[in-house]
Amino acid sequence: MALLYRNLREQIVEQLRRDVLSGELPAGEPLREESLAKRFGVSRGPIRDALLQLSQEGLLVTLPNRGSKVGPGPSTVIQPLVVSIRRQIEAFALRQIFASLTAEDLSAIATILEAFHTSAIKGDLASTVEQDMAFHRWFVERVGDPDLTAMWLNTILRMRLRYTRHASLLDSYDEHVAVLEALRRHDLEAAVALLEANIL
Amino acid sequence: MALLYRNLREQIVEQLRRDVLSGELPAGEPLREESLAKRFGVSRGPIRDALLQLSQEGLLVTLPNRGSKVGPGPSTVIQPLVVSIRRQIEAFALRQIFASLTAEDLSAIATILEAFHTSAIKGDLASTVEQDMAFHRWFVERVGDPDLTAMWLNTILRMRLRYTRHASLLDSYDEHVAVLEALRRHDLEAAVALLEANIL
DNA sequence: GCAGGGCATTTTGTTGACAATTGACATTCA
DNA sequence: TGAATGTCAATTGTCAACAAAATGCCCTGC
Repeated sequence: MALLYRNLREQIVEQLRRDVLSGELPAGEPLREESLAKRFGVSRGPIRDALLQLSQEGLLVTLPNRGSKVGPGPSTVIQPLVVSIRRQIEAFALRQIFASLTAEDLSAIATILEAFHTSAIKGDLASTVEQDMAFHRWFVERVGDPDLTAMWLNTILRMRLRYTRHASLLDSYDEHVAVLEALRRHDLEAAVALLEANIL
Repeated sequence: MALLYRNLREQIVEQLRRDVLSGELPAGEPLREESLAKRFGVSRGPIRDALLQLSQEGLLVTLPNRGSKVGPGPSTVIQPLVVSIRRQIEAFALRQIFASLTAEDLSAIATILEAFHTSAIKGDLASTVEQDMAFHRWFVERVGDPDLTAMWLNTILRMRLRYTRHASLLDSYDEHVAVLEALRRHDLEAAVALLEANIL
């Protein structure tokens, strides 16, 4: 490998994050530096960096001298807290940016939702999860505060996205479209309520 | 150097965290790998790991190929959000553990507060900050959920502790003692209220 | 005097080798 | 037999050298 854009650590982090969030790497799966190094075609240095970062993000658990493995996800006792915090962050972000939302912003959201729709129709879970995250991330990043983005990421990665609650991926899609429609109506409170209802 | 206990990265992280939180390293101060390596008597490897971790924690900002520097602290716009989240986490932790609090637990808290008192009397700001964190951290860690602890740390490090609001370090000490006293009275709601009032 | 381009220095990014630690298995001795 | 200990293989932790990128300086040309 060793490809496209920024430094190796970031590329590896993004790839492994996808693998964990999509479930391709199941909980408990051990991640060894040497084999990852071979898989990505790089040395162990960047791999170590990536594993450290993912551990801090809560996706992996690392024991000193004993390596990393995919974490089990959040315990049920803190789950309600995590949901509440995530709602708070995204609602805050939406209220923060609402007044300055432009037509270009709305079509940027629509573009994400189109990709969402395509993935959902194909039944591609991994891609759908990614678009779901992209949708929510858009609002947070639109605020433009790196600390806010970091806290959001730290929260959402710990809770993992759960898709069992939807009979179909398209149900999830509809929930997101409803948020966009509320924004088009300039109805902040409805948009906040719909956004919060989508987080669970 | 090359000190006492666990692996080098952790030791370096803890030392640098103290330096940043105590203000010894002011915002904007650049941190170069080579000079830190010389200061700690290790190679650049563990230093890089520590800088990466501290950047993720929000204490440093790192630009690709351009190094790390001490971050500016949270922007004023997200400050209320961060405070709210921290209150929520600590109140959650306190409610979670309240029923199972033992006499040993209470004396453990008292021990922390003694050290707090000593530092406050001496006017040692760095040490007082550390005891303040240790007090709050105790409740969170007592829950025993690593994810909760991680989220708390991620929150508190982004907000930094502000001591300008107290005329004296001892005022802060008194606020903490009040929490302990409420716990001794088995008054959960009062303890939660006092704890939340201390977070600002 | 100053704008532009290239060189040198400084700093980070990456690598491969070596050291330390762990856990499992084998061996010994009561 | 079984507990204690020694050894070994696998894995992570650390290091020092090299490569690449960015910044600042100097030099040139106008």
